[in-house]
Amino acid sequence: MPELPEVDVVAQGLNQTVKHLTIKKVQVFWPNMINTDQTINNWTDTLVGETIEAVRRRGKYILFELTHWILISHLRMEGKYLYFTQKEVDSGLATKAKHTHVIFHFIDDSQLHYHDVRKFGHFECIEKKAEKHFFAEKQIGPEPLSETFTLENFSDALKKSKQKIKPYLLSQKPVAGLGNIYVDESLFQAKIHPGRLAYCLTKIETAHLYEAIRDVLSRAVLAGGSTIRTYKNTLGETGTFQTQLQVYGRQGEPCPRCHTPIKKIQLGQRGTHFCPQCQKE
DNA sequence: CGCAATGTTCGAAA
DNA sequence: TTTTCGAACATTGC
Repeated sequence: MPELPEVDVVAQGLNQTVKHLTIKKVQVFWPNMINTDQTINNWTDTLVGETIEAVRRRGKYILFELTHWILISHLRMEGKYLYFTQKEVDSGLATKAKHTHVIFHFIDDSQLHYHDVRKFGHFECIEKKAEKHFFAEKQIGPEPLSETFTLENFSDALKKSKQKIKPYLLSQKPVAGLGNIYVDESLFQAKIHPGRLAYCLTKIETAHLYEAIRDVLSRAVLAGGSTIRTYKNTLGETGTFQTQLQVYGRQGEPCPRCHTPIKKIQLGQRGTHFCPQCQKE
């Protein structure tokens, strides 16, 4: 589920749900998903007594701003949060599900459950002053919907890469937050073949791609993200953008622009959807 | 039954 | 040395 628009919706939802709550206890059922620099005991001890001051997003990462630390959460492929009020907990609704791997208990006896079928998600606690360094080290690019993402720096980044444009965009280096769905959609909107080499894009193509990324992502955020598979009771999974997808998952269907059948290929080990007519190699 | 699945990281290869 | 590529992580569903 989660690329930038979906993570944004989840972070916003959490910000409205768990802000100002103080952590009483943390249970970890799958220690592998906690960063390995800390022991689990250290990690949970760090969190107990901390109050969530705000929740926000950077790229596809969720940042819980605590009293003294920042808790960073990445949902990877299928991570989800479920919040249970004290009443729901009391009525037995908050029992640990098969794929619940972390439970945050708050002092008002409400709970936040982290659920992840594939156990790919990841948690890490960092010092507040280390936030910038954390993202710089991972080479996470600028936020596509903020003024830090300019055509100039995007163009400079593309010039430096000999990778194909799609894998390069997925690397998060030129811009943060794009995943498989929104990369395919952005490249379609910009009429650029996903296998084109990044440094070979013309100035005008780069500008089209820049605009397409911003347009696709902002429209997806407005639509509440895409819900590709249907799960119930999941914070932030009410998105409707899947109905606006032009090429993703539409292989064989006519291109919305020229009616040529949409093609699906493997590119950089990912399913890749495009229109062979509109997006020439 | 085999393969693909919305992401990132690590080590190997170029 | 630096950048790019491919496997791995764990599980489910088509």
